[in-house]
Amino acid sequence: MSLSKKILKENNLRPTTQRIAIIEYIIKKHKIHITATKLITYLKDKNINISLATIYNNLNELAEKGILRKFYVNNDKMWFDTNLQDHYHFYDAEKDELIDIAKSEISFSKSPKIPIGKVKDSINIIINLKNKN
Amino acid sequence: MSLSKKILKENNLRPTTQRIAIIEYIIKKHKIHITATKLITYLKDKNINISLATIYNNLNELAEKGILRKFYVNNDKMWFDTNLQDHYHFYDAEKDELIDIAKSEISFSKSPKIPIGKVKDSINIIINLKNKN
DNA sequence: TTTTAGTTTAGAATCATTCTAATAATCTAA
DNA sequence: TTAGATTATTAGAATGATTCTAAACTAAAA
Repeated sequence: MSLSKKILKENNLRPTTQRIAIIEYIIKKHKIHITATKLITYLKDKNINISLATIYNNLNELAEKGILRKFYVNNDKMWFDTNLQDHYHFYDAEKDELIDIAKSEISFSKSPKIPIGKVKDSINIIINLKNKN
Repeated sequence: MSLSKKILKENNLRPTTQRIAIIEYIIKKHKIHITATKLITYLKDKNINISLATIYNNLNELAEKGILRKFYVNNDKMWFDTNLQDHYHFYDAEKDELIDIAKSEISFSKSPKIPIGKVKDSINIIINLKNKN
């Protein structure tokens, strides 16, 4: 059984053509930062028939299963990350690309007090980049 | 001349009824975190006639003039902040509300290396909150 | 005033995402 | 195997935030 099928089986997801193609993309291309649009463009180029709805269904499902992590950068779209460890991002607006910042690259010497009755859910750090000159 | 008119004049913006209403809202209500939808709802309640397009035009314009700061929280919408100082935010998803974190509340003891050819444009830190239980 | 330049507006357009409900594929139990 | 049950996929419609368009309006300047 292929690795893709194995991953799907382990997660109780039926190994459909579309799902296998998505998993292969994630594994083989070592794509760290995925967008629904980037993914469908790639698959269509490879002549794999898939609808946008299926892309979203599956990326969301993989995120729920903990295989991908879903997050947002500024406003424009939903990103999925294969890097599951706690980490942060640079965003290169010019290229519409993300670059990982390992958790160990940022340390806090002072953290803000959490409002009463609440707890921290997640921390989002995005360092927006622009061209030097 | 009213303060609102003065602010508009200083920024080369004609003092229209709609602009004055927006500025008054910002000043009088001490509203720190503004959303187009929150703003239009408030104004309509006060029987001030204004279209969504005008709200967006003006909030964007005020952001360009440096009177407001525009930013995004997760995906869902554009926020405008009257706090112009460098700072960060808590986001309370349950209430759809932001809470300021002064810059001095967070200190870094280690910062990541910026990719070659790029410079930092802005840093976005959002601490998502959930209810304690 | 009359002209010019800047504003507002309704509604259409856009874009990412989700929903719907019909069709298709996979799985399970006998 | 195969029928029936369950889960997936799909096209296209719906949604929601934002921007665009082009016409009507208002303020400022001459």
